[in-house]
Amino acid sequence: MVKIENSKRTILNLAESLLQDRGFNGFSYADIASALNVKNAAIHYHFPSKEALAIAVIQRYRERFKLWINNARIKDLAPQEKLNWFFKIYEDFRVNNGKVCLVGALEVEFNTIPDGLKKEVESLNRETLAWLEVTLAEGKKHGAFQFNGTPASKAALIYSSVQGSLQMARALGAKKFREVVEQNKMDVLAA
Amino acid sequence: MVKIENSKRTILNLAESLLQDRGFNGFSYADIASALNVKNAAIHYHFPSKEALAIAVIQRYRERFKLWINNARIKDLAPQEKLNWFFKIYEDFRVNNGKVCLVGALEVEFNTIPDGLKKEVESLNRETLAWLEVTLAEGKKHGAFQFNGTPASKAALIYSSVQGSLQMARALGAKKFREVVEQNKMDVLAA
DNA sequence: GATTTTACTTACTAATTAGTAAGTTTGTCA
DNA sequence: TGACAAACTTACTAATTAGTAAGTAAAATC
Repeated sequence: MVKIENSKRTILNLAESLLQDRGFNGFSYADIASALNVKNAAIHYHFPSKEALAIAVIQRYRERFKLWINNARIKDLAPQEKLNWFFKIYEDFRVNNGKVCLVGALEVEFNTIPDGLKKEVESLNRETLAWLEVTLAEGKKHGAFQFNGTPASKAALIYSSVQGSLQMARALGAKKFREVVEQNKMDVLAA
Repeated sequence: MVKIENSKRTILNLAESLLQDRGFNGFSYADIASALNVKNAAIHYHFPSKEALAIAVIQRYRERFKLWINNARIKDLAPQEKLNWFFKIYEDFRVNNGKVCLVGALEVEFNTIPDGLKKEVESLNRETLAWLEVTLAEGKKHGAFQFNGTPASKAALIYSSVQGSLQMARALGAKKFREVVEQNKMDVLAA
């Protein structure tokens, strides 16, 4: 028994990283197994199917996001700082070897992924959007933000541009991502 | 000799559609062959490798875009109408069975695609961005558009949000895409 | 100290993948 | 009429894929 310490978590970490790096169709059990120096079947022992593995990754991410936004360290922040924290999540993805948002990656492959996974992606997308919407509404109410349109559609614009620019940064460099973040701030911050 | 009329073009059409639908790793030669009722090898006869096929798809798309923007029907349009035409391209993708932008799709899979294809994606991305930038600058100069920041960063925001929202529409429906387009217009059109 | 459980390995399968080589049929052109 | 090229098919290969079944060694539990 060779045993990786905390195999399940290690596998989830690797799978999350691979999903953000190469997409669902871009990695295999062999990638994970070889990285952990175990055999393919060892991964199947912990996660019977690729669908189950990817679902577990998204569920863990959803839990994490939920914990973050309900934690006082973020909950009690001013709207502008909340937004900064949000952008920082993706800035960290970018710095971390050009990773992309899980939601965007899986939506590109949406027509090829299992149904259970689709539902998880949809949930994560809705939850992220909901938080952004509330944050924008709050900031507008308090005079920190200024924008036309509903908080919902502004949230959709911001989130989709972050997803898109993370992808764009793959071909055009990290600068493009940061440009989009700065433009978003400019477009929403009250003068 | 069964022969498809204009095989090369028919294959390119199908490959483009499959790329937008399922991504580079999400389709195979068998998908194209079976749709055209020919054997796999027939596709290899026209395009020796998957890389060559995908490159040809992007190159054709680039040519098409170049023709459009240099055509008087679009070149002579007012900036607002140019922007509407631009959004319309992607609205048509969306209507056409939830297709996604080629650039976004291939950038999600960027770390898994051949180098020659990466270069094509980068070129298409740059060319699209360049046209948008010029259009935004022109509109701002003529007073049709109003926005903070450079035309370049505003172009990056708009393009990445279109890409992102096209993907988002997969999980959340076409409404999300249209919401983002409308928000973009609101954020750029002079009151 | 014996038994059971956990975390694997070994050894597979069946399907799918991109790609190739050698033929075959049809149309074109000298 | 004969040569040749275009557009295929047949028949492969070698690699990779997700997934399974049966066995094994170590650790935990009784």
